[in-house]
Amino acid sequence: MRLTDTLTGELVELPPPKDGPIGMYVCGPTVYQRAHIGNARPYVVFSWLANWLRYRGYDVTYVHNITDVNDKIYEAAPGHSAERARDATQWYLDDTDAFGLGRPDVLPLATETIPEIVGLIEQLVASGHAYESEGDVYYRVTSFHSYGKLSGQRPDQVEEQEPNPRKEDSRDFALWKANKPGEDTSWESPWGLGRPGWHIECSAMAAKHLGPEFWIHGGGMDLVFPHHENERAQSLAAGHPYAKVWMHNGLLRFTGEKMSKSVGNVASIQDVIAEWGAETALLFFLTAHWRKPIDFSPETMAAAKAQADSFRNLSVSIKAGGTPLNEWSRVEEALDDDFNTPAVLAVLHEWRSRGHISLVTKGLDIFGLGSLTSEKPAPHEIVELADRRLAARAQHDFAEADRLRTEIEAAGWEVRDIPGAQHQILPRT
RNA sequence: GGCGACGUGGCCGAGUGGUUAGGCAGAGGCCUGCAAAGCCUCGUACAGCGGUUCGAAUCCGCUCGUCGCCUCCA
Repeated sequence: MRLTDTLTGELVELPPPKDGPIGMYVCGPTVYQRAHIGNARPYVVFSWLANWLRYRGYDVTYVHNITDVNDKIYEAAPGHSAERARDATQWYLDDTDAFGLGRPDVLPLATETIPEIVGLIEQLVASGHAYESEGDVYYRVTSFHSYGKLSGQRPDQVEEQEPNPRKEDSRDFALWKANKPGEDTSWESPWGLGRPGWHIECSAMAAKHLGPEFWIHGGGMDLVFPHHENERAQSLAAGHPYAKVWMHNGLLRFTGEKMSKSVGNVASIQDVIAEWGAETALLFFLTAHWRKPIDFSPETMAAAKAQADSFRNLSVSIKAGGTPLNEWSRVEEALDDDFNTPAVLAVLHEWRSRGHISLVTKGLDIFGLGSLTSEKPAPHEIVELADRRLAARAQHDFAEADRLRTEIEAAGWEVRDIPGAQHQILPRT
Protein backbone atom coordinates (compact mmCIF):
# COMPACT_ATOMS: atom_id res chain seq x y z
CA MET A 1 0.00 0.00 0.00
CA ARG A 2 1.52 3.27 -1.16
CA LEU A 3 0.28 6.78 -0.47
CA THR A 4 1.52 10.18 -1.61
CA ASP A 5 3.02 12.15 1.25
CA THR A 6 2.87 15.94 1.10
CA LEU A 7 6.04 16.38 3.15
CA THR A 8 8.30 14.47 0.79
CA GLY A 9 6.14 14.65 -2.32
CA GLU A 10 6.76 10.97 -2.77
CA LEU A 11 4.94 7.70 -2.35
CA VAL A 12 5.34 6.14 1.08
CA GLU A 13 4.94 2.41 1.50
CA LEU A 14 2.87 1.34 4.50
CA PRO A 15 4.29 -1.56 6.48
CA PRO A 16 2.44 -4.88 6.39
CA PRO A 17 -0.56 -5.17 8.73
CA LYS A 18 1.27 -7.44 11.15
CA ASP A 19 3.67 -4.62 12.01
CA GLY A 20 1.05 -2.77 14.00
CA PRO A 21 -2.03 -0.58 13.92
CA ILE A 22 -2.57 2.34 11.59
CA GLY A 23 -3.66 5.56 13.25
CA MET A 24 -5.43 8.06 11.01
CA TYR A 25 -6.11 11.61 12.08
CA VAL A 26 -8.21 13.73 9.74
CA CYS A 27 -9.12 17.36 10.22
CA GLY A 28 -12.85 17.81 10.33
CA PRO A 29 -14.90 20.95 10.06
CA THR A 30 -15.29 23.99 12.21
CA VAL A 31 -18.89 23.72 13.26
CA TYR A 32 -20.57 27.07 12.76
CA GLN A 33 -23.01 26.46 9.91
CA ARG A 34 -24.36 23.69 7.72
CA ALA A 35 -21.36 22.03 6.10
CA HIS A 36 -21.00 22.47 2.34
CA ILE A 37 -20.33 19.69 -0.12
CA GLY A 38 -16.62 20.49 -0.21
CA ASN A 39 -16.42 19.58 3.47
CA ALA A 40 -17.63 16.13 2.58
CA ARG A 41 -14.63 15.27 0.44
CA PRO A 42 -12.14 14.55 3.24
CA TYR A 43 -14.82 12.73 5.22
CA VAL A 44 -15.66 10.51 2.24
CA VAL A 45 -12.12 9.94 0.99
CA PHE A 46 -10.67 9.04 4.36
CA SER A 47 -13.66 6.91 5.31
CA TRP A 48 -13.07 4.94 2.13
CA LEU A 49 -9.37 4.70 2.87
CA ALA A 50 -9.99 3.44 6.42
CA ASN A 51 -12.40 0.92 4.99
CA TRP A 52 -9.90 -0.25 2.43
CA LEU A 53 -7.07 -0.54 4.94
CA ARG A 54 -9.29 -2.70 7.12
CA TYR A 55 -10.15 -4.83 4.12
CA ARG A 56 -6.43 -5.24 3.63
CA GLY A 57 -6.07 -6.51 7.17
CA TYR A 58 -4.93 -3.38 8.98
CA ASP A 59 -6.02 -2.50 12.48
CA VAL A 60 -7.17 1.05 11.83
CA THR A 61 -8.13 3.76 14.28
CA TYR A 62 -9.76 6.62 12.43
CA VAL A 63 -9.94 9.87 14.38
CA HIS A 64 -11.87 12.77 12.86
CA ASN A 65 -11.95 15.89 14.94
CA ILE A 66 -14.61 18.54 15.33
CA THR A 67 -13.39 22.08 15.89
CA ASP A 68 -16.03 23.48 18.19
CA VAL A 69 -14.27 26.55 19.51
CA ASN A 70 -13.10 29.10 16.98
CA ASP A 71 -13.51 32.70 15.84
CA LYS A 72 -15.94 31.67 13.13
CA ILE A 73 -18.31 30.24 15.69
CA TYR A 74 -18.18 33.39 17.80
CA GLU A 75 -18.94 35.42 14.70
CA ALA A 76 -21.73 33.15 13.53
CA ALA A 77 -23.57 33.09 16.83
CA PRO A 78 -22.61 35.99 19.08
CA GLY A 79 -23.45 35.27 22.68
CA HIS A 80 -24.41 31.65 22.20
CA SER A 81 -21.50 30.09 20.38
CA ALA A 82 -21.54 26.91 22.43
CA GLU A 83 -25.12 26.25 21.51
CA ARG A 84 -24.37 26.87 17.85
CA ALA A 85 -21.38 24.56 17.97
CA ARG A 86 -23.52 21.85 19.50
CA ASP A 87 -26.20 22.25 16.86
CA ALA A 88 -23.78 22.42 13.97
CA THR A 89 -21.96 19.34 15.22
CA GLN A 90 -25.23 17.43 15.08
CA TRP A 91 -25.93 18.79 11.58
CA TYR A 92 -22.55 17.59 10.45
CA LEU A 93 -23.12 14.13 11.88
CA ASP A 94 -26.56 13.93 10.30
CA ASP A 95 -25.24 15.11 6.93
CA THR A 96 -22.28 12.75 6.80
CA ASP A 97 -24.32 9.84 8.13
CA ALA A 98 -26.45 10.21 5.02
CA PHE A 99 -23.57 8.87 2.93
CA GLY A 100 -23.98 5.54 4.67
CA LEU A 101 -20.26 5.10 5.22
CA GLY A 102 -20.43 4.87 8.99
CA ARG A 103 -18.69 7.10 11.47
CA PRO A 104 -15.03 7.47 12.31
CA ASP A 105 -13.91 5.54 15.38
CA VAL A 106 -13.36 8.69 17.40
CA LEU A 107 -14.93 12.11 16.87
CA PRO A 108 -13.18 14.25 19.45
CA LEU A 109 -14.29 17.77 20.28
CA ALA A 110 -11.76 20.49 20.99
CA THR A 111 -13.81 21.57 24.00
CA GLU A 112 -13.47 18.10 25.50
CA THR A 113 -9.70 18.17 25.13
CA ILE A 114 -8.88 21.34 27.07
CA PRO A 115 -6.78 19.65 29.80
CA GLU A 116 -4.60 17.94 27.19
CA ILE A 117 -4.31 21.17 25.20
CA VAL A 118 -3.26 23.14 28.28
CA GLY A 119 -0.78 20.42 29.19
CA LEU A 120 0.78 20.48 25.76
CA ILE A 121 1.09 24.26 25.83
CA GLU A 122 2.70 24.13 29.29
CA GLN A 123 5.21 21.67 27.93
CA LEU A 124 6.04 23.98 25.01
CA VAL A 125 6.41 26.97 27.31
CA ALA A 126 8.67 25.00 29.65
CA SER A 127 10.91 23.95 26.79
CA GLY A 128 11.20 27.47 25.39
CA HIS A 129 9.16 26.81 22.25
CA ALA A 130 6.37 29.07 23.45
CA TYR A 131 5.91 32.14 25.61
CA GLU A 132 3.14 33.90 27.46
CA SER A 133 2.27 37.47 26.62
CA GLU A 134 -0.59 39.34 28.30
CA GLY A 135 -2.66 36.23 28.75
CA ASP A 136 -1.95 34.90 25.28
CA VAL A 137 0.57 32.17 24.57
CA TYR A 138 2.48 32.15 21.32
CA TYR A 139 4.58 29.56 19.56
CA ARG A 140 8.12 30.70 18.87
CA VAL A 141 8.52 29.85 15.20
CA THR A 142 12.25 30.50 15.18
CA SER A 143 12.68 27.78 17.81
CA PHE A 144 11.74 25.05 15.37
CA HIS A 145 14.39 24.28 12.80
CA SER A 146 12.23 22.76 10.09
CA TYR A 147 9.37 25.23 10.16
CA GLY A 148 8.03 25.51 6.62
CA LYS A 149 9.16 22.11 5.48
CA LEU A 150 5.70 20.63 5.10
CA SER A 151 4.22 23.46 3.06
CA GLY A 152 7.36 24.56 1.28
CA GLN A 153 6.95 28.00 2.79
CA ARG A 154 10.10 29.86 3.58
CA PRO A 155 9.86 31.30 7.08
CA ASP A 156 11.39 34.57 5.93
CA GLN A 157 8.55 34.98 3.43
CA VAL A 158 5.78 34.40 5.93
CA GLU A 159 4.53 37.77 6.96
CA GLU A 160 1.82 38.97 9.18
CA GLN A 161 -0.96 41.16 7.87
CA GLU A 162 -1.79 43.02 11.04
CA PRO A 163 1.02 43.75 13.50
CA ASN A 164 0.53 42.25 16.94
CA PRO A 165 2.73 43.86 19.61
CA ARG A 166 2.30 40.89 21.93
CA LYS A 167 4.31 38.69 19.59
CA GLU A 168 8.08 38.47 19.68
CA ASP A 169 8.09 37.72 15.99
CA SER A 170 5.39 38.39 13.45
CA ARG A 171 5.42 34.76 12.35
CA ASP A 172 4.60 33.40 15.79
CA PHE A 173 1.12 32.01 16.15
CA ALA A 174 -1.29 31.71 19.06
CA LEU A 175 -1.54 28.57 21.16
CA TRP A 176 -3.76 30.14 23.77
CA LYS A 177 -5.86 33.27 23.51
CA ALA A 178 -6.96 35.33 26.45
CA ASN A 179 -10.69 35.72 26.75
CA LYS A 180 -12.03 38.75 24.91
CA PRO A 181 -15.30 40.64 25.26
CA GLY A 182 -17.98 38.95 23.21
CA GLU A 183 -16.46 35.49 23.49
CA ASP A 184 -18.92 33.52 25.55
CA THR A 185 -16.81 30.41 26.07
CA SER A 186 -13.58 30.28 28.06
CA TRP A 187 -11.54 27.98 30.26
CA GLU A 188 -9.17 28.42 33.17
CA SER A 189 -5.49 28.05 32.44
CA PRO A 190 -2.12 28.92 33.96
CA TRP A 191 -2.28 32.07 31.83
CA GLY A 192 -5.75 33.07 32.91
CA LEU A 193 -9.17 32.72 31.35
CA GLY A 194 -9.04 32.00 27.66
CA ARG A 195 -9.41 29.41 24.93
CA PRO A 196 -7.12 27.37 22.71
CA GLY A 197 -5.80 28.36 19.31
CA TRP A 198 -6.85 26.27 16.36
CA HIS A 199 -3.64 24.43 15.61
CA ILE A 200 -2.88 23.24 19.12
CA GLU A 201 -6.29 21.61 19.35
CA CYS A 202 -5.36 19.14 16.66
CA SER A 203 -1.91 18.44 18.06
CA ALA A 204 -3.51 17.62 21.39
CA MET A 205 -6.41 15.58 20.05
CA ALA A 206 -4.18 13.52 17.78
CA ALA A 207 -1.81 12.71 20.66
CA LYS A 208 -4.66 11.94 23.03
CA HIS A 209 -6.31 9.41 20.75
CA LEU A 210 -3.45 8.06 18.67
CA GLY A 211 -0.38 8.65 20.78
CA PRO A 212 2.68 10.75 19.95
CA GLU A 213 3.33 8.91 16.71
CA PHE A 214 0.86 7.63 14.13
CA TRP A 215 0.75 6.86 10.46
CA ILE A 216 -1.61 9.09 8.55
CA HIS A 217 -2.65 12.69 8.95
CA GLY A 218 -5.21 13.89 6.45
CA GLY A 219 -7.17 16.97 5.52
CA GLY A 220 -7.90 19.38 2.72
CA MET A 221 -5.13 20.90 0.65
CA ASP A 222 -6.05 24.31 2.05
CA LEU A 223 -4.91 23.22 5.50
CA VAL A 224 -1.29 22.58 4.58
CA PHE A 225 -0.39 26.08 5.58
CA PRO A 226 -0.63 27.29 8.19
CA HIS A 227 -2.68 24.70 10.03
CA HIS A 228 -0.69 21.55 9.45
CA GLU A 229 2.63 23.32 9.31
CA ASN A 230 1.89 24.67 12.77
CA GLU A 231 0.61 21.37 14.10
CA ARG A 232 3.80 19.75 13.00
CA ALA A 233 5.91 22.48 14.58
CA GLN A 234 4.08 22.13 17.89
CA SER A 235 4.08 18.37 18.09
CA LEU A 236 7.66 17.82 16.96
CA ALA A 237 8.83 20.51 19.37
CA ALA A 238 7.00 18.63 22.11
CA GLY A 239 8.97 15.53 21.23
CA HIS A 240 6.22 13.75 19.31
CA PRO A 241 7.36 12.08 16.09
CA TYR A 242 3.79 12.77 14.90
CA ALA A 243 2.44 11.77 11.47
CA LYS A 244 4.49 9.62 9.14
CA VAL A 245 2.39 10.41 6.09
CA TRP A 246 0.61 13.68 5.35
CA MET A 247 -2.29 13.27 2.93
CA HIS A 248 -4.04 16.29 1.48
CA ASN A 249 -7.10 15.93 -0.67
CA GLY A 250 -7.67 18.27 -3.60
CA LEU A 251 -10.28 20.93 -3.14
CA LEU A 252 -13.75 20.88 -4.54
CA ARG A 253 -14.40 23.83 -6.80
CA PHE A 254 -17.75 25.41 -7.26
CA THR A 255 -18.20 26.11 -10.94
CA GLY A 256 -21.01 26.40 -13.38
CA GLU A 257 -23.26 27.96 -10.80
CA LYS A 258 -23.29 31.27 -9.10
CA MET A 259 -21.73 29.94 -5.95
CA SER A 260 -18.85 31.13 -3.89
CA LYS A 261 -17.78 30.66 -0.31
CA SER A 262 -17.47 34.37 0.27
CA VAL A 263 -21.05 34.86 -0.80
CA GLY A 264 -22.05 31.92 1.34
CA ASN A 265 -24.46 30.36 -1.13
CA VAL A 266 -22.54 27.18 -1.83
CA ALA A 267 -24.39 23.90 -1.93
CA SER A 268 -24.57 22.13 1.42
CA ILE A 269 -24.11 18.41 1.86
CA GLN A 270 -27.75 18.30 2.77
CA ASP A 271 -28.78 20.07 -0.45
CA VAL A 272 -26.65 17.87 -2.66
CA ILE A 273 -27.92 14.64 -1.17
CA ALA A 274 -31.50 15.86 -1.37
CA GLU A 275 -31.10 16.78 -5.03
CA TRP A 276 -28.86 13.99 -6.32
CA GLY A 277 -28.90 11.26 -3.70
CA ALA A 278 -26.04 9.85 -1.69
CA GLU A 279 -25.08 7.29 -4.33
CA THR A 280 -24.53 9.90 -7.04
CA ALA A 281 -22.61 12.10 -4.60
CA LEU A 282 -20.30 9.21 -3.72
CA LEU A 283 -19.83 8.29 -7.36
CA PHE A 284 -18.97 11.91 -8.05
CA PHE A 285 -16.14 11.78 -5.53
CA LEU A 286 -15.03 8.44 -6.93
CA THR A 287 -14.45 9.90 -10.40
CA ALA A 288 -11.44 12.00 -9.38
CA HIS A 289 -8.20 11.00 -7.75
CA TRP A 290 -8.21 12.16 -4.12
CA ARG A 291 -5.25 14.49 -4.61
CA LYS A 292 -6.76 16.36 -7.56
CA PRO A 293 -9.22 19.20 -7.54
CA ILE A 294 -12.75 18.35 -8.58
CA ASP A 295 -15.39 20.62 -10.07
CA PHE A 296 -18.85 20.61 -8.61
CA SER A 297 -21.45 21.61 -11.19
CA PRO A 298 -24.78 20.38 -12.54
CA GLU A 299 -22.90 18.92 -15.49
CA THR A 300 -20.38 16.94 -13.46
CA MET A 301 -23.11 15.71 -11.12
CA ALA A 302 -25.29 14.66 -14.05
CA ALA A 303 -22.37 12.70 -15.46
CA ALA A 304 -21.89 11.01 -12.10
CA LYS A 305 -25.57 10.14 -11.99
CA ALA A 306 -25.35 8.60 -15.45
CA GLN A 307 -22.54 6.39 -14.23
CA ALA A 308 -24.48 5.40 -11.12
CA ASP A 309 -27.44 4.50 -13.34
CA SER A 310 -25.27 2.35 -15.55
CA PHE A 311 -24.35 0.27 -12.50
CA ARG A 312 -27.96 0.12 -11.38
CA ASN A 313 -28.96 -1.20 -14.78
CA LEU A 314 -26.53 -4.06 -14.48
CA SER A 315 -28.83 -5.69 -11.96
CA VAL A 316 -31.55 -6.02 -14.56
CA SER A 317 -29.54 -6.58 -17.70
CA ILE A 318 -29.13 -10.00 -19.13
CA LYS A 319 -25.56 -11.07 -19.44
CA ALA A 320 -23.66 -14.29 -19.81
CA GLY A 321 -20.81 -13.47 -17.46
CA GLY A 322 -18.27 -16.19 -16.77
CA THR A 323 -16.41 -16.72 -13.55
CA PRO A 324 -13.18 -14.81 -14.03
CA LEU A 325 -10.19 -15.68 -11.92
CA ASN A 326 -7.68 -13.23 -10.54
CA GLU A 327 -9.75 -10.27 -11.72
CA TRP A 328 -10.21 -8.88 -8.23
CA SER A 329 -6.51 -8.22 -7.94
CA ARG A 330 -6.96 -5.36 -10.41
CA VAL A 331 -8.96 -3.46 -7.82
CA GLU A 332 -6.42 -4.26 -5.15
CA GLU A 333 -3.57 -3.04 -7.30
CA ALA A 334 -5.32 0.22 -8.17
CA LEU A 335 -6.21 1.02 -4.57
CA ASP A 336 -2.88 -0.05 -3.17
CA ASP A 337 -1.24 2.32 -5.63
CA ASP A 338 -2.04 5.64 -3.97
CA PHE A 339 -5.73 4.81 -3.66
CA ASN A 340 -6.50 5.36 -7.33
CA THR A 341 -10.29 5.34 -7.36
CA PRO A 342 -10.76 6.49 -10.99
CA ALA A 343 -8.71 3.52 -12.11
CA VAL A 344 -10.94 1.26 -10.03
CA LEU A 345 -13.98 2.83 -11.63
CA ALA A 346 -12.64 1.91 -15.06
CA VAL A 347 -12.23 -1.70 -13.95
CA LEU A 348 -15.75 -1.75 -12.53
CA HIS A 349 -17.15 -0.47 -15.82
CA GLU A 350 -15.32 -3.16 -17.67
CA TRP A 351 -16.75 -5.82 -15.39
CA ARG A 352 -20.16 -4.26 -15.73
CA SER A 353 -20.06 -4.51 -19.49
CA ARG A 354 -19.06 -8.16 -19.15
CA GLY A 355 -21.83 -8.84 -16.67
CA HIS A 356 -19.66 -9.80 -13.71
CA ILE A 357 -22.23 -8.61 -11.23
CA SER A 358 -20.70 -10.15 -8.12
CA LEU A 359 -17.33 -8.54 -8.83
CA VAL A 360 -18.92 -5.18 -9.53
CA THR A 361 -20.90 -5.37 -6.31
CA LYS A 362 -17.85 -6.35 -4.34
CA GLY A 363 -15.99 -3.36 -5.77
CA LEU A 364 -18.82 -0.90 -5.22
CA ASP A 365 -19.16 -2.13 -1.64
CA ILE A 366 -15.76 -0.72 -0.75
CA PHE A 367 -17.17 2.72 -1.44
CA GLY A 368 -20.56 2.24 0.13
CA LEU A 369 -22.18 1.82 -3.27
CA GLY A 370 -23.10 -1.86 -3.16
CA SER A 371 -26.72 -0.81 -3.05
CA LEU A 372 -26.53 0.21 -6.71
CA THR A 373 -26.62 -3.36 -7.91
CA SER A 374 -29.01 -4.74 -5.33
CA GLU A 375 -32.59 -5.52 -6.33
CA LYS A 376 -35.29 -3.29 -4.93
CA PRO A 377 -38.55 -5.25 -4.87
CA ALA A 378 -41.53 -3.32 -6.14
CA PRO A 379 -44.69 -3.09 -4.06
CA HIS A 380 -47.55 -5.44 -4.88
CA GLU A 381 -49.70 -2.85 -6.57
CA ILE A 382 -46.89 -1.98 -8.97
CA VAL A 383 -46.21 -5.62 -9.72
CA GLU A 384 -49.91 -6.05 -10.44
CA LEU A 385 -49.91 -3.14 -12.88
CA ALA A 386 -46.85 -4.53 -14.58
CA ASP A 387 -48.44 -7.98 -14.86
CA ARG A 388 -51.56 -6.46 -16.41
CA ARG A 389 -49.31 -4.63 -18.87
CA LEU A 390 -47.63 -7.89 -19.76
CA ALA A 391 -51.00 -9.47 -20.40
CA ALA A 392 -52.12 -6.52 -22.54
CA ARG A 393 -48.99 -6.79 -24.60
CA ALA A 394 -49.56 -10.47 -25.11
CA GLN A 395 -52.96 -9.62 -26.53
CA HIS A 396 -51.47 -6.82 -28.65
CA ASP A 397 -53.47 -4.25 -26.74
CA PHE A 398 -50.65 -1.76 -26.93
CA ALA A 399 -52.75 1.26 -26.01
CA GLU A 400 -53.57 -0.35 -22.68
CA ALA A 401 -49.98 -1.50 -22.24
CA ASP A 402 -48.66 2.01 -22.77
CA ARG A 403 -51.26 3.46 -20.43
CA LEU A 404 -50.19 1.05 -17.71
CA ARG A 405 -46.55 1.86 -18.32
CA THR A 406 -47.30 5.55 -17.84
CA GLU A 407 -49.18 4.77 -14.65
CA ILE A 408 -46.28 2.75 -13.30
CA GLU A 409 -43.86 5.53 -14.11
CA ALA A 410 -46.08 8.06 -12.40
CA ALA A 411 -45.80 5.92 -9.28
CA GLY A 412 -42.02 6.13 -9.44
CA TRP A 413 -41.23 2.79 -11.03
CA GLU A 414 -40.09 1.64 -14.40
CA VAL A 415 -40.72 -1.56 -16.35
CA ARG A 416 -38.21 -3.00 -18.72
CA ASP A 417 -39.02 -5.76 -21.13
CA ILE A 418 -36.65 -8.64 -21.42
CA PRO A 419 -36.72 -11.58 -23.81
CA GLY A 420 -39.17 -14.37 -23.17
CA ALA A 421 -42.21 -12.17 -22.54
CA GLN A 422 -40.76 -11.21 -19.19
CA HIS A 423 -40.22 -7.88 -17.52
CA GLN A 424 -38.32 -6.39 -14.66
CA ILE A 425 -39.37 -3.58 -12.39
CA LEU A 426 -37.04 -1.07 -10.84
CA PRO A 427 -37.28 2.33 -9.20
CA ARG A 428 -36.97 5.38 -11.40
CA THR A 429 -34.03 7.62 -10.59
C1' G B 1 5.56 39.29 -4.12
C1' G B 2 6.46 34.09 -1.86
C1' C B 3 5.00 28.94 -1.75
C1' G B 4 2.15 24.95 -3.65
C1' A B 5 -1.21 22.19 -6.94
C1' C B 6 -2.77 21.70 -11.79
C1' G B 7 -3.35 22.26 -17.50
C1' U B 8 -5.07 15.05 -21.55
C1' G B 9 -9.96 14.15 -27.38
C1' G B 10 -17.21 17.92 -27.04
C1' C B 11 -17.16 17.13 -21.35
C1' C B 12 -15.21 14.30 -16.96
C1' G B 13 -10.89 11.63 -16.05
C1' A B 14 -6.61 7.43 -15.45
C1' G B 15 -1.85 7.03 -17.29
C1' U B 16 5.82 8.96 -14.41
C1' G B 17 9.79 6.49 -21.63
C1' G B 18 7.65 2.42 -26.36
C1' U B 19 1.06 -1.58 -25.86
C1' U B 20 -6.82 0.21 -26.61
C1' A B 21 -7.47 3.48 -20.20
C1' G B 22 -12.49 4.11 -18.66
C1' G B 23 -16.94 6.98 -18.34
C1' C B 24 -20.49 10.80 -20.02
C1' A B 25 -22.41 13.18 -24.25
C1' G B 26 -23.07 12.62 -29.68
C1' A B 27 -23.81 9.80 -34.62
C1' G B 28 -25.22 5.19 -37.18
C1' G B 29 -26.98 0.19 -36.59
C1' C B 30 -29.17 -4.29 -33.87
C1' C B 31 -33.00 -5.62 -30.49
C1' U B 32 -38.29 -3.85 -29.20
C1' G B 33 -45.40 -3.42 -31.00
C1' C B 34 -43.16 1.53 -29.64
C1' A B 35 -39.92 2.79 -25.93
C1' A B 36 -36.47 1.91 -21.99
C1' A B 37 -32.31 -1.06 -20.83
C1' G B 38 -28.65 -3.77 -23.33
C1' C B 39 -25.36 -4.89 -27.52
C1' C B 40 -22.23 -3.47 -32.07
C1' U B 41 -19.61 0.42 -34.84
C1' C B 42 -17.41 5.50 -34.97
C1' G B 43 -12.81 9.61 -31.77
C1' U B 44 -5.70 8.66 -32.40
C1' A B 45 -5.99 13.77 -27.43
C1' C B 46 -2.04 15.15 -24.16
C1' A B 47 -1.35 24.22 -23.08
C1' G B 48 2.96 26.38 -26.06
C1' C B 49 8.27 26.55 -27.26
C1' G B 50 12.95 24.42 -26.76
C1' G B 51 16.05 20.25 -24.87
C1' U B 52 17.50 14.98 -23.39
C1' U B 53 16.49 10.14 -25.94
C1' C B 54 16.43 5.30 -31.02
C1' G B 55 11.64 6.79 -28.94
C1' A B 56 8.08 11.63 -24.36
C1' A B 57 1.52 13.00 -22.54
C1' U B 58 5.29 10.79 -19.30
C1' C B 59 12.27 13.42 -17.88
C1' C B 60 14.71 18.75 -17.95
C1' G B 61 14.27 24.19 -18.94
C1' C B 62 11.44 28.41 -20.25
C1' U B 63 6.68 30.69 -21.38
C1' C B 64 1.36 31.06 -21.01
C1' G B 65 -3.06 29.89 -18.31
C1' U B 66 -6.29 28.06 -14.08
C1' C B 67 -6.73 27.30 -8.91
C1' G B 68 -5.24 27.23 -3.68
C1' C B 69 -2.53 29.06 0.58
C1' C B 70 0.38 33.10 2.85
C1' U B 71 -2.18 32.99 10.94
C1' C B 72 -7.07 30.39 12.24
C1' C B 73 -11.83 27.96 5.10
C1' A B 74 -11.84 20.42 4.31
